[in-house]
Amino acid sequence: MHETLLTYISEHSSTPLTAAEVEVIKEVFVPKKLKKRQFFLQEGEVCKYAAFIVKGAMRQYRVDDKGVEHILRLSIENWWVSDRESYIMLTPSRYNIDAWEDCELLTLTRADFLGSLSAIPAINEMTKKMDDNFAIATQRRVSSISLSAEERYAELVQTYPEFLQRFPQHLIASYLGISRETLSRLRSHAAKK
Amino acid sequence: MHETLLTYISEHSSTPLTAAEVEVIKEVFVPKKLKKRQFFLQEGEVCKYAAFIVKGAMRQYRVDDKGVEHILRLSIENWWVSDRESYIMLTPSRYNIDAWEDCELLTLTRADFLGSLSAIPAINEMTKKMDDNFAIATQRRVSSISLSAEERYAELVQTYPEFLQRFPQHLIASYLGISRETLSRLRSHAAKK
DNA sequence: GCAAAACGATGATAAATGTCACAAAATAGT
DNA sequence: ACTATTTTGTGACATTTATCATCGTTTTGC
Repeated sequence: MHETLLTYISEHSSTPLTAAEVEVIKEVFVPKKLKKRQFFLQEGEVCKYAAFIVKGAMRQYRVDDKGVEHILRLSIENWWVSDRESYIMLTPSRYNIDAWEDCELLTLTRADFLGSLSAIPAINEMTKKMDDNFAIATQRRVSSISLSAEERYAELVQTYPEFLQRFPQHLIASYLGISRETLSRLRSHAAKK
Repeated sequence: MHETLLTYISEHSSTPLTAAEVEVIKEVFVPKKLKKRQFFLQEGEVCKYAAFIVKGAMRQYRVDDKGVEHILRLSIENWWVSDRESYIMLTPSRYNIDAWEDCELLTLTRADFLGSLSAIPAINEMTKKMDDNFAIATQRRVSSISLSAEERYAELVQTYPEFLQRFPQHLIASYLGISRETLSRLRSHAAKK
C-alpha cells in the first residue's frame, strides 16, 4: 500500500530514502479507505489530515447559501488533498472534501509532518517541488478568470484531459465556475466544427 | 536599504540571522530602482529575478489578442514579485510585470537563492511560511471564481483595502476579471445603501 | 432486472455583465 | 497655471451566461 507513495517520493526528489526513513514514512502515513460520497473533511471541522490518494477520485467544494455546491478542486491518484488553510492554521474549514469514487488514502497529521518528516531530506525536497508546482498551477487557474466559459473549458481539456473521463459534466462545469447547461451547450457547439 | 528586508525576514522566522548571514543577504539582494511604467519583466523573457518590494507598487498582467490587459496580481511594499513559473522553470514568461509607482526593489537571482541562501535556516523557514501563505491566498482567490462581480469586489475590499488607495478602479476591475464600467456601477449602487 | 436516481441535452426566458460612445472630473507634466 | 492625459461615470444596446422547465438517456442500488 505504501509502495505507490514511496515511488512518488523518489520521483520528486534527488536524495534517496534510507531504510530507516522508509520505516518512519510507513509509520506516520496511516491508510484509510473511503466509500463513494464519504466525507474526508466537512465544513466547520479542522482539517486534521493531509492525504495522498493511492486510488480513487475526490472533490473539494463549498456550499453556498442556496445549497449549491461549488467545486474548488478535483483530485485523482497520485495527488494530495487537504484544506491547506485549515490544516496549517488549525482554523475551521469552509470546505467539504469527499470521495467521488471509492478511495484508498494515506493520511498524515500536521504534527507528524512537522515532527517526524521534516528531518527527511527527500521529503523536504519533494515538498518544495510540490509547492512550486502548486503555485504554478494556481497561477494559471487565476489567470483563467479573465477567459470566457468556452476558453476556460478548452484550457481544462488541454491541462487535465483525465478529468473528462473521471468526473461527470456537472462537476466539471462547477469546477469551471459555469452552469451545467452552459457547458452542455458549449460542447455541442464545439462538436459541430 | 536592506533594513526593511532584514526586518521582514526576522518577522517571518524564529531563527535569528547571524552576522555572516546578514552579509550574504546584503550581497545577493541587488537594489534596483524602477520608474513608473518601467518593466520588471516583459512577455517572452525568462524571469531572471525575484524581487522584494521595499517601496512602490507593481502589477503583473497578461495582454490578450485584442491588446486588452488582464491583471493577474497587484503588489505593494513588503510583497514579493516574480513570475514563479518562468523563474523556476526558466521558460519564457506569458506575463508582463511593471512598476505602477516608482519602485525600490531588492532583486535576487534563482542561482543565488539556490546557492547562497538555501543554507540559511531563517530563509528556509521564511520561504516555507510564504509558500503556505501564498497557497492559502490563491485558494481563496480560486474560490472566488464562483462569486458574482459584486461579491468578488466585496471580498477584495475586505481582504486588501489598501489596494483601493493605491490602484485606480480600472486596474481593480481587471484584477477582479470584470469590466471597469461594471465596477463603476457596482460601486455607485453599493453607495446608495 | 427493475425502479429510482443521476445525468445530459435543449428550448424559453431572465439576469448579469460587456461593449461602445461620450462627457465630466481628477491628475500629471511642463 | 494650463494643457494633455488618465480616470471615472452613465446611457443605450449587445452578448454571454444563468435559471427554469422538461424530457430522454444512462447509471446505480437493490
